[in-house]
Amino acid sequence: MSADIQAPSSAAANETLLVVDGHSLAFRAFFALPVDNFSTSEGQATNAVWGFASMLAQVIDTEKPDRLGVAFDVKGGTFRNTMLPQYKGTREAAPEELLTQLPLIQRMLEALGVTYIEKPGYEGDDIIATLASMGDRAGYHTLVLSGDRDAFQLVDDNVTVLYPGHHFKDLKHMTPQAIEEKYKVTPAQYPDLAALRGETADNIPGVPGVGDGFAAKWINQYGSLDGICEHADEIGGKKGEALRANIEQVKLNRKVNALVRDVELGISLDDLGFGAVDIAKVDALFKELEFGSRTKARVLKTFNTGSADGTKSVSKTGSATGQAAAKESAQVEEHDAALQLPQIEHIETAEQFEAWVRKHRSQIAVPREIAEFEPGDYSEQSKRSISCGTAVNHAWAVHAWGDARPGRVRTQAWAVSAAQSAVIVESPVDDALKQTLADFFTAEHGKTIVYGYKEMLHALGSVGLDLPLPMFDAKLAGYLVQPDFHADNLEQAVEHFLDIHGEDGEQPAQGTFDFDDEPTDSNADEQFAHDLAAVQALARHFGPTIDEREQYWLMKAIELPVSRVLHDMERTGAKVDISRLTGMRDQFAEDARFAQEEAWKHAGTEINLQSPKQLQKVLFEDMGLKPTKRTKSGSYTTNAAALQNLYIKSVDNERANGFLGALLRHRETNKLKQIVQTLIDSINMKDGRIHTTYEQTVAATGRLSSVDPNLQNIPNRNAAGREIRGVFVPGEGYEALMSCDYSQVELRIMADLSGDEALIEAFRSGVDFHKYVASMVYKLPVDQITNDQRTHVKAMSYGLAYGLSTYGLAQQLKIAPREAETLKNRYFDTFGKVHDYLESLVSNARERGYTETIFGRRRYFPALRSLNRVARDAAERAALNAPIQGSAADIMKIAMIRADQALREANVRSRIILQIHDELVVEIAPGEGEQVTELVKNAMEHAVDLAVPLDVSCGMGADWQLAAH
DNA sequence: TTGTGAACGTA
DNA sequence: CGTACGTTCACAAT
Repeated sequence: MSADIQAPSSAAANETLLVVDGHSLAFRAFFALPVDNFSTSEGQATNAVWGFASMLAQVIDTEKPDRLGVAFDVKGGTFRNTMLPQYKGTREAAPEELLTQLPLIQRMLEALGVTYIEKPGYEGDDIIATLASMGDRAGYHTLVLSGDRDAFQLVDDNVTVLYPGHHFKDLKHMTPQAIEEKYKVTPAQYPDLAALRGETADNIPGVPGVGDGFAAKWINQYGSLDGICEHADEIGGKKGEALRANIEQVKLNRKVNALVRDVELGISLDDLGFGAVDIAKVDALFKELEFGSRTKARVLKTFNTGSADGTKSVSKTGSATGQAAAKESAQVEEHDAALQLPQIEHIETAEQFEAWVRKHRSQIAVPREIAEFEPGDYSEQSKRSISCGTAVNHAWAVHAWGDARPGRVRTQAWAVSAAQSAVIVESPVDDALKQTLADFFTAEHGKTIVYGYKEMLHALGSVGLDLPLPMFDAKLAGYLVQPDFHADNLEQAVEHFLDIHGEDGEQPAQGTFDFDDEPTDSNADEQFAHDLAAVQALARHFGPTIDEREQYWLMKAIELPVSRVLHDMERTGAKVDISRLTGMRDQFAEDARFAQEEAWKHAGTEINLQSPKQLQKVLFEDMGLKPTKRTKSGSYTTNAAALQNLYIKSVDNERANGFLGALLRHRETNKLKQIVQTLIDSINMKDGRIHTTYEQTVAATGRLSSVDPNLQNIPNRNAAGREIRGVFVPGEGYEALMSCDYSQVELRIMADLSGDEALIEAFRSGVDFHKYVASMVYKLPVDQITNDQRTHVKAMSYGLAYGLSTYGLAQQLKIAPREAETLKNRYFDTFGKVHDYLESLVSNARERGYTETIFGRRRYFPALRSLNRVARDAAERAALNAPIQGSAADIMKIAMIRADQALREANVRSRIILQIHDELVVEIAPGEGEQVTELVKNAMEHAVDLAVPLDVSCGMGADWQLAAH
């Protein structure tokens, strides 16, 4: 094989050598691409790696070089530092996020078979200069890809520098003509010019006040820097003076910016061929970097074939291996770019289904560690020990198509799939098949993967089937792995996590099939196959990550069981008193209309009170009121707080005062009217109940959210709004509603996690918590604490977990910032460990890249290392809050599972119907009140064992408002 | 018709 | 210049 190789060093006419300045390209990529969009789920920045790969691939595709080498700087100084100690001082201070990417770039190059060169004591530039000289001598046309202008001195008829422009992707071809045009000097003179001007990027000062223009003028006048130095005395003016003052610096600059062209590299150009691509290494690295298959395919295409089909030398170099590699990459590309679709069969009978199962069941595995798991085991050991292992690769996939909205559920079809074959069952089915399926789900649920267990339960439930806890839910897994990302449907999840994109812009709807359409069109089978393959591929994708992070317990013991509880709550819904609701709607509407009339009367025009823009005009232009705050887009805010301030200040201005009062009343009543109307619109007329949908994979902290309608934001803070809670009533066959809520969970979590003895004592004392804390902060007996002191301390306590600033605290309490500062200091003096704990949360997050709840739920914060202060500060507050809010969410989820289980085991009819973050609402069947209160309270109080007791207060009443306590 | 910002409800 | 959500409306862009 080697006998065929032509030594190109002797006869390289028309061949191209590409030399890359590795550091410079990495820098360019890093600053050109937003680091936030290019980070792995573990917080490793990848923007420079991605940019490097895509840039290099682009250049290779365009220029089709025959030889390629990449030069890097080596850590530690060079001869230049000895001469000029501050040399590249700014570069040395490169962001951590970039420095960590350099080894990754080198690994990538290695995997792609690209030679990279480092030489201690020299810079990449010197290596480049040397390679360019070697190329020149061997008759190559040399391209130097570099964002460092020092490289311009290398340019001649055979050497072109590719210099990135403003946009990372546009490269300027710096030929001798281009340099002369831009700088008015020859490439050989360029270092003289640079020495005079200086180079901020390298921390090199030039002559103050002298830029490219003056430097070029002098060079052209005196021929060179030496000439300028000789005639320095003749140059007049301020700039001449500056030159003389800095002449030693300039001479030094010139020594430093001269590139060394004869570094002993120990390699020849023959070593710079395109080597063999190591597919396994590329796979491993790109997986680690979470690059999608599209990126991989793009890069592999270039490195396997790009040069091979465009050039002579490489196609000659081992044609056998080259083609094999190209072929393999094509396979990789094809394999990854599309899912492995199972064969689809439609079945109608129990016998067909049983036959299919018999044929495929040998492919299904269940690993030992899953078999050992006891649901409901919350011990530390259980948390760590269970894993899904490789079972995700050998599981049944179950999926359904239809509308999973509670109260409107309809199922069109569902399917069971093994790796390569799936059976589709269309609704309706006969009893025998239904029974067979029910038996199958009962027996096989632990070997089943799904995408969205809750939705699956709705789908199967609508045809009378159940699926007990599956082994794995790919939707929940995606949420655990990357809680900040939310895919609206399966298709988007596939695109995001697997980087597989739909073909021909075909975007079939997921989850919410339109049932009015034909039940099955010609594409349906393909769609079924695609979705099933997607579920399996996603599960395979997430399994190892979930295990590595020891999060399988979270899925199996918390998220999946909670999905079941939520499904039941959604299906049950909450009964509302419709006539009371419409009565309230009419009343609020009338109040709003009245307020509107009055506002119009004062304003003199019938403006739209709901238009902030029109309000701004009336308030701040027509009435000439003084605006207080601005919105983030710069206009003057008209929010309630601002209007309230204006209202107070405008007592002398009757017109403005009247208008503001009416406007505030309109705001409030109209808002309430709207809330009530939304509730009315969402009543299911079949049962007179409202069926919200709980989103289990939306809130990044681990909380639930509620949509369609949102029942987690029903007013509770003032009396008028709270009335709305009164419309939620027990349904037929039930006699009361009970509400149980946690008192100060988040503070209790902080007490436990910080281990602060004072705060723990405050909770154990049993007296009014905020009063007790105030007495500790102000060092006064409890009975001497004023209402103000209690309020201030309470606000401080709650603000803690949000990263509240003294400014914000002052604003909220309407006290002076200095006073807030004092309060904060006294508070932290009293609860020192809380302070330390909160700081440790942020610093740990910065180090590890993520925060963790007490049950191991993670949230990643790449922005903690952001260079943008606003973004970084925001990330710090979120990182402070996430483990606290998240742990509270975990605790409530466990409480829900326990409460639900307790109610079942007690065989009562009472049932949980609502969850509002720290509150559960239970519909109470006749005679069960006392028992159920005890069961639910107990479940909530003992969800987890903390250093402080969990306090739960419960109340019961004829409606939700009356159940308050 | 679709997307965005302001506002405001909850924990 | 306090975290986490969802919904509504106006308004601009399409």
